[in-house]
Amino acid sequence: MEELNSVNVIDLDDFQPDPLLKPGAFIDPNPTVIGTSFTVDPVVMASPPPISDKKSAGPSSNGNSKPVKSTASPAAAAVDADQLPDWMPPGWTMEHRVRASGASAGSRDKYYREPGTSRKFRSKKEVMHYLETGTLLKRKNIDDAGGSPVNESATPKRKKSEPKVKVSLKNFNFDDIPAKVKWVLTDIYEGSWRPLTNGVDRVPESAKQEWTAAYTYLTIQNGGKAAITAFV
Amino acid sequence: MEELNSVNVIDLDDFQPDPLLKPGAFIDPNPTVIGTSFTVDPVVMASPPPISDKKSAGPSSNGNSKPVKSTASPAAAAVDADQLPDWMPPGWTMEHRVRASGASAGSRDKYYREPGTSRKFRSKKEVMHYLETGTLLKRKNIDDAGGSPVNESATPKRKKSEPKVKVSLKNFNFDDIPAKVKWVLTDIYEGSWRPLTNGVDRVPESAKQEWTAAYTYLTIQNGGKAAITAFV
DNA sequence: AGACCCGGGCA
DNA sequence: TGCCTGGGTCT
Repeated sequence: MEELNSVNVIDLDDFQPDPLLKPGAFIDPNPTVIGTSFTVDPVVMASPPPISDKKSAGPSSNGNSKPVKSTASPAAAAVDADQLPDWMPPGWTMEHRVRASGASAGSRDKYYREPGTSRKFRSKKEVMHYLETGTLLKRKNIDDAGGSPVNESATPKRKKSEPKVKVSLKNFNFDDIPAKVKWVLTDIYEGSWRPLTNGVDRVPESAKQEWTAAYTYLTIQNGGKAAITAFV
Repeated sequence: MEELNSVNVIDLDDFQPDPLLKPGAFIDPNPTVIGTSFTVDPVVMASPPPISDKKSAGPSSNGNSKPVKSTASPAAAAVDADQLPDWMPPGWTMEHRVRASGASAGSRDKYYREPGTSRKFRSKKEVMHYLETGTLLKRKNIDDAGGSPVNESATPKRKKSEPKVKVSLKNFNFDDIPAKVKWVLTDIYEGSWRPLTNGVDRVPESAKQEWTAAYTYLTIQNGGKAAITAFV
């Protein structure tokens, strides 16, 4: 018999907590802004309810009300939160950038930014890979072994189409986390989400990162933000 | 002396101001500059000073003053014409760009733009090479090695289009141009210079590009703007 | 044609 | 290191 528990299926070899997070890059020493919290039960995710187009995230005006970044930037423009693609994790931001020169001037590029770290990605694929593995998808192949003069035409230009979603959250132990995790929007500007357990108001950084990875992973598995709605 | 009114004679409808400039590009409506016309005698270029690969005219421009424009930082700021480096040809524009993301956010980059085509260059070296040869300095030779005549219909690869307008001075007939050419600043946005012959108020686009190339080339030969001053 | 994605180049 | 545009490919 097979355990159809999808949770157990997920197992990842080497989940790196966050090789990219430099020491000192603490989250946000600003305990003031908190809003839009909700509770997430990791177990429940087996059957999420249907998706509903409803926006929460209504920041209660707590004095520090920053309406919108009205910086009418000619070249770059942040996309409104309600227009983000569904696959984007909450808190992430997307911005359009208009090319200012060259033959392709006028065309727009999308850039995705991770909250908190300001890490920038150039494609959905990069974001996905980062969320799933925690590693950046970089570094070109520089294996220049023997000087074989004949270069085969098998140039790995681009794979035909391989929309496989590789998951490597194997390291995450889904049985060893609190039953309920509260995700709190900590950063009003970036919209960073932090997990909080019921009783513990502070979560170790290492665990937090893993939970975050798992959370975003689950979010993706369920088709983006829909997962969040399901857990509310 | 002719009046600035002669500028109006130019058939701007036929003249594509800038096919590359798409809507959305920042434009600085400054209705001041039209004019600034001067006469150039092409014969003068018979004896241009020797070219200097290295920085030719740099003796007096060591002032590396950086007047930091404390604007709202719209990510790109055009540099005033009187602050351009000496080696830049007239009509070209330089702009500062502020990096908006990453660890190096805040640092500035210089970009040089050719009038008319809006081609952008990222270094003085690129500009020089383009002005001298008419070709872009980019692009390695990635010619496909094997000339295997495979069936193209099977794999409908997209043909590489070549929308670029490459003007080479090698084809420029220096004997077949009018004795005098008047260069008029037509585009207040980009600062484009257009050539006008004595009697003809309109110049074919093809010829215009060649002349422009020759003009800028000569300008470079003379070490930048100094040439202009000589011709005025 | 436009979106997506990535290599490469320059600072 | 990060930004930027060229250009291929897919939609």
